[in-house]
Amino acid sequence: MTIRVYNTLSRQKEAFEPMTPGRVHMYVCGPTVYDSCHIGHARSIVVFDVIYRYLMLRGYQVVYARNFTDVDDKIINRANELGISTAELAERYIDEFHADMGALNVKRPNYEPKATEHIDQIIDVVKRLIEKGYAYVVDGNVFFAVEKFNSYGKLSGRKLSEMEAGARIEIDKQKQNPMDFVLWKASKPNEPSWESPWGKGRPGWHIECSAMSIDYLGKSFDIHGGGKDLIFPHHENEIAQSEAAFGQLFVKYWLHNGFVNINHEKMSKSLGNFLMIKDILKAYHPEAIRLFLLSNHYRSPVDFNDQEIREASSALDKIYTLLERVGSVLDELPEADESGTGFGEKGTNYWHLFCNAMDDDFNTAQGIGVLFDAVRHLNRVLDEKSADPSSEEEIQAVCRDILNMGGVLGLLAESPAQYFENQRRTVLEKGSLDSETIEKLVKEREAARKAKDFQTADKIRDQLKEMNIQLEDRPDGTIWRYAK
RNA sequence: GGCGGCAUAGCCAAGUGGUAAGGCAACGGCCUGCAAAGCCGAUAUUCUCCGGUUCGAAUCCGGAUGCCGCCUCCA
Repeated sequence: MTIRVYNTLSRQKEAFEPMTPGRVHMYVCGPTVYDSCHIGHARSIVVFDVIYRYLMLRGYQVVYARNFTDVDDKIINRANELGISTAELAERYIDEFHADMGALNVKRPNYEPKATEHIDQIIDVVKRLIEKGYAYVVDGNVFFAVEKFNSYGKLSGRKLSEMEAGARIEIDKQKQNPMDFVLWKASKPNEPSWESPWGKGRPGWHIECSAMSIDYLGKSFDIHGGGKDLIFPHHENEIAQSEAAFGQLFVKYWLHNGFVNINHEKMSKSLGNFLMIKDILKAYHPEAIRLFLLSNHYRSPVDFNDQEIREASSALDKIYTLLERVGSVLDELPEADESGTGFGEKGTNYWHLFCNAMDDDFNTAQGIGVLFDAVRHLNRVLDEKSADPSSEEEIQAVCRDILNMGGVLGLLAESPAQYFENQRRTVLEKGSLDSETIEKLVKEREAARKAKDFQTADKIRDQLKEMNIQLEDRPDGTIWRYAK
C-alpha cells in the first residue's frame, strides 16, 4: 500500500514517494507570535500533527520543522502597544503556544526555529538572490523581481499578467513590478534591526521560511504544509526565492488545510469572532476538540459551533465508555503499539481499514468511521461475553486496534478512569453540587431501591438529572456521570 | 475582474464509475424494577436541478442555480 497525497502543486493526488526512501522531511508554517492561538491555528497544527504521527507509524523516519515568526509588523506594533520588547512579546506567546499545544496533545516537531535566530542564513539567501540577478536593492530594501522567475505562479495557478490586471494593491514606487515582494526590509528608528550588507533592517515575511526550512531540511525536501490562505502569496514566494537561489526543486509535496469557520462565518478581526484555543479548552475536553477537527477531511472547510463540539464530546464519551467496559473485563488495557511495526500483520481488519483510509490523503474522517465500527464490534463482543469467555483474545486485538487508531489521531491518551474523573470534576466546578452531596443522594437511592421503594429512588434520580447528573446502575454499583 | 472549491438523511460527514461508511438526534425492539449505558432494527430507491457519456454515475462531461474561499495581514 502506498500513501497518496493531494499536492497543491499538481492539483491532484499523487503517490507519496519521499526523495530519500524511508525518510521524510517536512516543514509546516507555524504562527506569528503576536497574539493567542485560535481554533484555526489548532486545525492546521493538529492536522499536520496527525500526518506526522501517521508517517512515523508507517515506518518513515521523519524530520519535522515548524517555525515561529517572531519579527514582523504585527509583532512590532503589538509590542509597542504593550510597551515591551518584541522579544518579550514573542516569548510570551511562544510559551502560550506550547501550553495550548501541550493541552491538545500535539507532538513537538524536531525543530521549532525562530526567524530572529536565523538572520545569517536569511542574509545568505538574499545575497545569493542579488548575485544571481533575482533581487535588487532600493534604499536599504531588497526586493525579489518576480518577472525574473519564469515559473512564478505555478503553485497558486496564477499568471503574472492576470494578477497585474486585477491588482488592487497600493503601488510601491520602489518596486519594479507591483508584485515584487520584499526580502529584506530597511528598519525605521526604534524597530528591531540587524546589520546587513544593505544596512540595518529585518527579514521580509517569506524569506525566513525559505532560509530555515533549507537550513534544517535541505535545499529540496518532501512536504511543506500550512493553511490554504498561505498558498498565495506566501508559499508562491517561498518557491520563487528558494528555487531562484538554489536552482533546484524546493518542495515535492505541498499540503494545505482548509479553514475553520465560526457559526458559519469566517473568523475575522472585523467580526471579532476569533475563538482562542485557551478559551475553548475551558469548556471542552481537548480530545473532543481534536476529534471535532479531524471529523472532516483536512482540505475541506469546517464549521465550529456549540452543537458540533458537543457532538464530538458525545462521540468521545462513547469511545471512553467502551474502554472503561474493556477495563472491567481485562486486567489491564492493551498497550498501543507505537513502534511503527504495528502496521504489519499484527493488526486486525479494523486497523488495516483505518490505514487504508489514512493512506488516501490522510482521510481521518473515514478513519474515524472505522474507529467507530471497531467500537461497536467490541461492545457487541462484550455484551455476549458472559456466554463466551473465550472471546478475550478478540477483545485484546480489537482494543489494541482502537488504541492504535487513537494514537494516530492523538486521542485516547487518558485512562478511562482519568477521563471520567476529569469530567465529573468539571461538572462539580461548574455546578452548585459537591461530590459528597451526590454520594449521599446516591446512597439514599440505593437504600430505597433495596427496600423496593422505587418511587423515592426515581425521585432522587430525577432530582440529580435536573442538575445534569446521570446515574447508571451497574452490576457492581451505581456510578454517576455528566448528562449531556 | 482573475483563480479555486463545495452542494449526500433532521444535523455533521465519508464515499471520484459497480449499486449510499460513521457520528449526533429521534423512533421500535432486547436488556433493566424503571432508567442509563450497550446491542439489534427500521430510517436517503437516492446524492441541488437539467442534459450527456456508459451495460452501469453521488462519482466522468456540459449547462443552470445556490453557497464559500483566495487574489490584502491571516492557519
